[in-house]
Amino acid sequence: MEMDSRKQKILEAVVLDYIKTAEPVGSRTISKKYNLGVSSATIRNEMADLEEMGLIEQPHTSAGRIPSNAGYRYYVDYLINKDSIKAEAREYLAKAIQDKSRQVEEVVEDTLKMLSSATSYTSLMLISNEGGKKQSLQLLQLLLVEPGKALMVIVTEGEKVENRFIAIPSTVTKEDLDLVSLLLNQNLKGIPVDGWQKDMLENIFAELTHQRKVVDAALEMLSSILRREKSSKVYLNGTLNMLSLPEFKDVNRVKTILQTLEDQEVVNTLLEDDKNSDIVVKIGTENIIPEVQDCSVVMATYQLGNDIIGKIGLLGPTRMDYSNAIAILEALAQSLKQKDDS
Amino acid sequence: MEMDSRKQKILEAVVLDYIKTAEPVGSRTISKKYNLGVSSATIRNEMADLEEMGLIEQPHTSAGRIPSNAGYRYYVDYLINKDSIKAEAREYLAKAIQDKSRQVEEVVEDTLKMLSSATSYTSLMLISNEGGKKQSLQLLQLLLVEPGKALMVIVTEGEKVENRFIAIPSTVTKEDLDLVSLLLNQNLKGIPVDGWQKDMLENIFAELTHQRKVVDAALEMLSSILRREKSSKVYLNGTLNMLSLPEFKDVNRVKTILQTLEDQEVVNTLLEDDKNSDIVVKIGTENIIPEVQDCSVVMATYQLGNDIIGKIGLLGPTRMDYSNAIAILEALAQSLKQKDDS
DNA sequence: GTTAGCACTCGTTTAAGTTGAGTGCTAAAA
DNA sequence: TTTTAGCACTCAACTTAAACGAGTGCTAAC
Repeated sequence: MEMDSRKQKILEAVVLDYIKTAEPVGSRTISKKYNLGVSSATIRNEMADLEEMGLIEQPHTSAGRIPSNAGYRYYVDYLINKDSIKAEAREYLAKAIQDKSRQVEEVVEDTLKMLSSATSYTSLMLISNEGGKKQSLQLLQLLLVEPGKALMVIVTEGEKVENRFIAIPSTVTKEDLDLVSLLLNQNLKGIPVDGWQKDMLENIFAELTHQRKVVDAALEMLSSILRREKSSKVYLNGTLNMLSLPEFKDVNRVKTILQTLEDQEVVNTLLEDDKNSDIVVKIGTENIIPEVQDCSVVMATYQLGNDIIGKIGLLGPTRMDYSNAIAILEALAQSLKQKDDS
Repeated sequence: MEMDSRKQKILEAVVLDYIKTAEPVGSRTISKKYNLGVSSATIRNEMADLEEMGLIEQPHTSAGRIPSNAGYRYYVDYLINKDSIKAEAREYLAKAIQDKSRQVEEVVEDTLKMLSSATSYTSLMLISNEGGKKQSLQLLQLLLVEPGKALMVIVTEGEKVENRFIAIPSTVTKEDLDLVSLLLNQNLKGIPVDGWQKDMLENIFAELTHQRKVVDAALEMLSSILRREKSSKVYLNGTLNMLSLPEFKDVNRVKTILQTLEDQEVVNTLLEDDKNSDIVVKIGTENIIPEVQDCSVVMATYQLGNDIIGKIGLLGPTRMDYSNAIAILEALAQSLKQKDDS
């Protein structure tokens, strides 16, 4: 069976109407709302064909049709009407992101908040730290907060900042800490944690025998932090939006999904992807995680600043507004890139 | 009408059974499960009395009784059986909290996670920064990350750490930054942000005319951070637990409550309290926030470390297990206090 | 004061009937 | 050959009615 232009129009009508109403779409509805110039009987015939092709399906005999996963896929691949988002929205996005001084976390939180409020879906963001140099040290400094207590500040190459308090002998002075900081920096800067050589560490200890305790504590934390940095971090926003959608009126279903999303590992897997294209759409069972196989995910790869690369995505029902979701994610990825250029 | 011991026992039975089953409790159920040595007819008579006293009520004529808010209140005030939590649980709590090196945020997150998983309610924590000195500066240090880019590290008296990147002229050296840090520290340490005098600032600017740009940027951020610190911060955990309870099977209700809890201000108000006692229980309409007036909140005042004081609480249905909630919060407050002593 | 007994209430469950949106098929019209 | 009107048929959703049963209040006997 071939796909002709009329079939395409009917499929599009089914998808669009179902996206809007969440109700199965009947032939009469289509003939009335979308004037294709043919009667409902004709549309019925075409719909029977579309069903045979696996693009739409009937929940039960006497109901209208809803798009199948394959139907959505066809729509996304061939029919989608890439409406660009309004200029003002784009500008708003861009502006909110530009503020240089803020830390990654804040930018992320704000971005996600915008995203989920603009789409009313759940927004996900993955900050991945896989590309080599991010796990290494850019700057380390020990600061004396009060006698016996120091603050260790660590900046990674990914420009993430971490802080730890450490207990130190109360005789240790600011100068001692500066010395330790200097030495740790000299020896470890730029070297990934798994590349630390035994002789480097021995070197440090040798030069700082009388600050051994401090160095010891610092090294241990440092390595645990850098090691942890290896795994990507996941951010979420707008999970409650789900509760407004009719497909999630069943509490248990929502609960399952939300619990699933609480697991960083899972979200990680969810946003992982083989393809290299800018925007990726995963529809229903195309998702690997079973719990969200009646959801769809639209995601974009983004670049923030010089080093940070990750995914940002939207999770919604399979009946999600793909056109809008894609447009807004495209604009967002662009804005994030511009932050890089600035 | 007087409250005698038999009425008390019956009230207790109603409360306990309703807490367990979430179903109205009938006279026959009580006579069978809680052997009071009287028949159901007698219990029926007593229940009629309890209803007249406003302690229990009937959802409808042919149903059993459920405790009224006043009934829970009576139970909590006079009948509660303060079972202490198991020693192992207490120990686990204590141990998880002891780790000195961690930052406040992590301790809080972990504590809340324990709390909500132990009770299956939603746990709330308020870190309040009202007591004077917390808004002031303990330590400030500017670190040179790379030419043209500095990291500002700020430790407040409340031992919270904040980081900001700031752009600086690329000619500024590490020594310049040290000098600026030193001066800012000297002049501003320990002084609340609203106590900053004009002449102090002028002083700083005068001494550092050629680093004016850096000082300017630093001061601005510093004051914005300290000002922000003023307001208390709220943490939440286990909100999804709510979805398992039969009283929250209605999605809209859950949504309303969860959205309400997303507002920090609101949670702040919720946990605010006049009384000074260790544990405070607010039942249903005793809460000020209308959206949670069919919930109860049990909360404790805690002290963490030397300076941080706040509230930690559990939010559940009015039918919540007060005995357990109170016990676990008491143990927790104690553990947090011990961390202080250690 | 306590209890057995019984009529009564009222939400819940079950069954049966009704409705209506939507289909597939057929036969006529274009 | 394609399109359309017409019609019988299907089936979830809604409506109504009946049966059920948990629980009560009251009365009269213990």
